[in-house]
Amino acid sequence: MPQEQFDELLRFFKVLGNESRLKILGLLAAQERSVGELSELLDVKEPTVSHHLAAMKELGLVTMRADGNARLYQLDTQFLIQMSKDVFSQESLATLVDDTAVDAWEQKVLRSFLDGEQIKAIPSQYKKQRVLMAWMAERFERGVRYEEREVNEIIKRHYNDYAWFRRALVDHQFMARDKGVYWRL
Amino acid sequence: MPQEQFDELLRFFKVLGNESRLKILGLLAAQERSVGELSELLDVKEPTVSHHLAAMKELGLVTMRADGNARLYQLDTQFLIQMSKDVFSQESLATLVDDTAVDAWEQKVLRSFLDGEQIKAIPSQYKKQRVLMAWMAERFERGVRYEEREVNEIIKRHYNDYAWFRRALVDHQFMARDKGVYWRL
DNA sequence: CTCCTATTTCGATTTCTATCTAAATAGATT
DNA sequence: AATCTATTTAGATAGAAATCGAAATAGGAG
Repeated sequence: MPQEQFDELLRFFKVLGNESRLKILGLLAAQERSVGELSELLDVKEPTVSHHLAAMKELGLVTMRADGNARLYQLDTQFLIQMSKDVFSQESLATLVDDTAVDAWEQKVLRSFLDGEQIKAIPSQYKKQRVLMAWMAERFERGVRYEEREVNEIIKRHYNDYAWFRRALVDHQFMARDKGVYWRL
Repeated sequence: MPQEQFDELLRFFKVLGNESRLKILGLLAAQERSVGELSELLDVKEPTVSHHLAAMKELGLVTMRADGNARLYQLDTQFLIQMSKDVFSQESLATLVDDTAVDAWEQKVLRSFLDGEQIKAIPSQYKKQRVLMAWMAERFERGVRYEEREVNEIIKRHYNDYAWFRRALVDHQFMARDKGVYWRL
């Protein structure tokens, strides 16, 4: 999800995450209202209401039209409905946070424990170990069946203690073994 | 909408109206995560993440399970989906704010300008005038056709300047007129 | 039982946010 | 033009929320 979209969503929740503004939303859902009316209904001073309405307008949640001195605010129902659909769709949820955040961290881990293709050391933290294991798993092609001898050889190119690493890969389900034959999961 | 429900909705928006928590939502949408993982991914200290997760859990947005020392948090997708459906349905929108707030204000206006059934004075504010007009309109039965003479008579029971009030009722569409016959809208 | 690791609780600090009063603006009325 | 009315802008203040470091807690490993 692009930063821009994330920000709009965040602003949307921020705007509605306030008692006065949520009440305003409800009142405007019924009919358009002037600042003064809302002020009386909510028992909040005009400047405050005006302030809230500006935020809602900025977001696109309400529209405004002048009527004499009064400004009548109206809820943009379409906007709200569209928002709710967008927001809660499975896809948008899945991409709420850009993967780059995750990638960045994993890259950092790889950088600090890899010297080119060589593993310098095994991290003590489990979650960092997993990053290394995932990296090592990528050295194996999916759908290919490897003899234990081959597995050891491939691992040995990157890390000395191939036996430990081979077991780790199986234990943590990056690879599977059956009757001495291995394959990537 | 009952107060309780309004509060839950408000809390929902408050919880999601925070950058860190919205990011957490996104990360958990992809997979369950421990506090430490989230802390690193968000670049925010553990106590803060723990604090946010507590709020989300309190709301029912996430569930938690222990795994060794770690606590793995998982998004309750069902909760989120249900929330979005409930929240943005037309009905709930329409009843977001209890009508009692509106009624209370109108009652207040009526109390201050009515002495029993007698109108003491006409408010200068338009929105208050409308309350009086609505009240007066209720003195007429729907579906009944009134002669102008009858209209004047009924108004005069409550307010002296019947001509002004009669015109106001028509102008502001509480009543309609055709060829000297009136009826309530 | 002791140490280590992951998390939570506590308390303090800093940053936001809602709200108000007072003053400025602008449209309508006389 | 002068005045009135509704709203907005500006500036100040109080209250809430986010965040952190330090300390407490609790599970797992040696």
